[in-house]
Amino acid sequence: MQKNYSIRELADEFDVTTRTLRFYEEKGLLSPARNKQTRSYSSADRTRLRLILRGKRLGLSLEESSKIILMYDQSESNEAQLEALIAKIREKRQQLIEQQKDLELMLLDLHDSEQRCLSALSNISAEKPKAVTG
Amino acid sequence: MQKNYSIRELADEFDVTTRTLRFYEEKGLLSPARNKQTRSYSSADRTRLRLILRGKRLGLSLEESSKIILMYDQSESNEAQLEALIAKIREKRQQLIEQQKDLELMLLDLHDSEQRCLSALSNISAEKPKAVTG
DNA sequence: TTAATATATTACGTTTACGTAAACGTAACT
DNA sequence: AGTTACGTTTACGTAAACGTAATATATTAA
Repeated sequence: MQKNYSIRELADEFDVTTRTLRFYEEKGLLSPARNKQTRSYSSADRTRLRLILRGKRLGLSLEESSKIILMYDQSESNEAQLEALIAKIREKRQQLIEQQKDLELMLLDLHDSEQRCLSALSNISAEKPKAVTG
Repeated sequence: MQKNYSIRELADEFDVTTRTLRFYEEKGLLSPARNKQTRSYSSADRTRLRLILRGKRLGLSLEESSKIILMYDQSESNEAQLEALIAKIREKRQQLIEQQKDLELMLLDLHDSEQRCLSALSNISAEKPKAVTG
């Protein structure tokens, strides 16, 4: 038996607003079941939300995340569809690998900045020594 | 002697519109020199643009990129400022490292999807063999 | 039973990051 | 002088991703 989540439970868990969850539904990214009127999110919905938010953190638009999630799901396809899907997957992977490089470059830049700050700091403390050990 | 770039040269090189460059200037992200009225971009401006666009690819807002670029520049600061700056740098690095993890997770997911597609494909070709070697 | 709490729908507002169009200046051809 | 090409400013438009009421309904606590 799978647990179900209220809109608030899910919103609190992922630190988004209920408006956000309704918006994602409106855009077709989520489609929770309903109890009478109230939304009831399955753990599958929860997983999709996690993927959406991960995509967001990586700078993907909701539409892009939506497409990627469709890639995860779609297994019931014919040969041509599957091959197109594989091509899309590989293209997306290439983009992500490019992004990895960007990320590493930015980390390197930040490292340089930090080092410059640290050496600037040590220069300052060399000029105005406040405490000297020994 | 440093080379200078017209707005169009820079736009073409980085595949953005001139509107984008003017917009970045309006937001204080770039501040090219002027020849009479015309903008003239130095290689420092060019570098800044590269950083801005890299930030964009990583999902940073222009404001965030702006702050990070300020981190790169600022060496003329007092002790307190430098320490605050180092703290910011380390915080940003943590965020980037989290992002690296997200990226790797998404790559793993894509790999899984690809494998499922491939095995679905091989099932299809097992059902309908078109050509058999040997 | 009344009041508070949670959820729902509807709809207009807001921010970011530009797009697009108008109207004009300037320099170089022809 | 006319046109072409590139640049400028000003200003309204737009898509994405929600925020923020306002209003209605329904369940729950006192």
